[in-house]
Amino acid sequence: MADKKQEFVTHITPRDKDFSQWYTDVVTQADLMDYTPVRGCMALKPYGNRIWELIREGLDKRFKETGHENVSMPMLIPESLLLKEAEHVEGFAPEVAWVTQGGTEPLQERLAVRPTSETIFCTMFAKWVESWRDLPLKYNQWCSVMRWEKTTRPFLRTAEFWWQEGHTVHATAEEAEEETLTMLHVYREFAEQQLAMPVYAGRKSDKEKFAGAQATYSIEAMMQDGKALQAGTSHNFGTNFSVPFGIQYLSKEGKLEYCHETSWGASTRLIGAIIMTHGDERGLKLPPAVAPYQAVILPIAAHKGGVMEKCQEVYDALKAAGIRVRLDDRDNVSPGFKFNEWELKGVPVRVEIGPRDIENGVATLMRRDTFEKMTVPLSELPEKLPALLDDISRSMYEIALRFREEHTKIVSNMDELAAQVNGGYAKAMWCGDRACEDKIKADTGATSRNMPFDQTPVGDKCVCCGRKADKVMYFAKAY
RNA sequence: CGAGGUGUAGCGCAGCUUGGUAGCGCGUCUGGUUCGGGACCAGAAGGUCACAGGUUCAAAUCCUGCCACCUCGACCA
Repeated sequence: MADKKQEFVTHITPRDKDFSQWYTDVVTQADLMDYTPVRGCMALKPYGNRIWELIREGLDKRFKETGHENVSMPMLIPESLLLKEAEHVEGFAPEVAWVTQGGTEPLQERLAVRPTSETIFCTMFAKWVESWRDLPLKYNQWCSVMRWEKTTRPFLRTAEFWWQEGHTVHATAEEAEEETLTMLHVYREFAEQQLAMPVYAGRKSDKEKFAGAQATYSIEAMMQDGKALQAGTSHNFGTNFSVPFGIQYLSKEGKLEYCHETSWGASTRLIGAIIMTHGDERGLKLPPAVAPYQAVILPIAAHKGGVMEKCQEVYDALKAAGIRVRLDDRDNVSPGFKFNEWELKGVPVRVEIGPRDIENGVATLMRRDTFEKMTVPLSELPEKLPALLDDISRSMYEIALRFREEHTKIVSNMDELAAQVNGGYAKAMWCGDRACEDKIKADTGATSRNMPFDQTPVGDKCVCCGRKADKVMYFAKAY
């Protein structure tokens, strides 16, 4: 067979050969982040930071639509506050970083660098809530938190990470539960619609719930190696925090009542989820809603008369149509190089404009998700591109959904479960016993992910102990 | 955090066993010719050998520590 010129050259490790190495290669080569001198802490570079900004904008809009306001809290928490809720301390103590000195003087009480802000929010809520008229308080903050993790990986688990944490205070248990579920569904919709990422939404087991929560709900995504990634959590605290922190209100009837609280969070981990849900052999594949550039215009034979002018014209038109567009006018790299680079960076649509196109009054488009090429009249671009972006988003979701369905199986015994969690989710009946969860973890490496809201039984015996079981649970190895 | 592996120019690597002037390919910069899938020619620059100690007349090379990445465990968003 004659030598064929390779259609593309990649410098990233093949995805199917070594998924972890592929992930690291994509993260660094797509220029999302860089390592820093601080152990486990990353620097977000402009391209990665822009993705985070777009995630933030998308979520923040939904938070505001559901009646939340943003606040900003201190990053340091006095130790005495952290100690107030026993389960909470126990859960977070091993991974807290401490400030013990101010200037040259040792501090009387050491200060925790926030690993999460329940305790400081609760302290302030105790000051801010007096009457039923003050409720509900529905607050959120965008910030970074620090957890002294033993093993770190860019975006998936870093010592410092950026996130949002919502904290709300309600008069009744019902309102708190409603808020918890509302925010879980905000995350689910955002993941599905903006990130083209299907998720399993459900309730965590007692073992896996947040330290101090009464109930924790999560959305769980499936990565292309079949592992689970928790992409967002929503907690109902009941009165677990309001009692130790003394958050009470005087009811209409004049009775002093404890408040019911929630908290919910999503982090820069979502970027890791995007990479591992959609990425392919050529690198990143960004959902249009969070792509820093939704389309990139590549001039072909840019030195020839009229090409750059036409590209600029198209750029202006697309920009005016509200599309995030970039004109790559670098003259020191070839078009082929640019093709590969923007594919690596995951730009959803490539718009090629060369002398041949201009002659025909068209642009040559290529969509990143399917590599399908098409020719579109220049005048129709501003109108057609948004529809194309929608289609790309939908198609990416469908492919991810199909992958997830193909890698989710109902299992009824431990052998089946062990085999299934090697590259996917196992859906199984579970008796509810902690001992079975522990045994599944020990024997297969999988953890319980969550119990879907649809609890239609898929059997009647516990996958582990064989006793009568009435809980439907997803199990998977998790990041 | 436990076991194993890797770290040398922006990237990929050789050199290390047996200490003795820092190498190669790609990339970068300048100029010119190119431009529809990682262009070509000519010239040039670029490295306290991850970092910190130690041994030695002399350390990329030997010793200790530490950081980061990869694999497998433990732990966690």
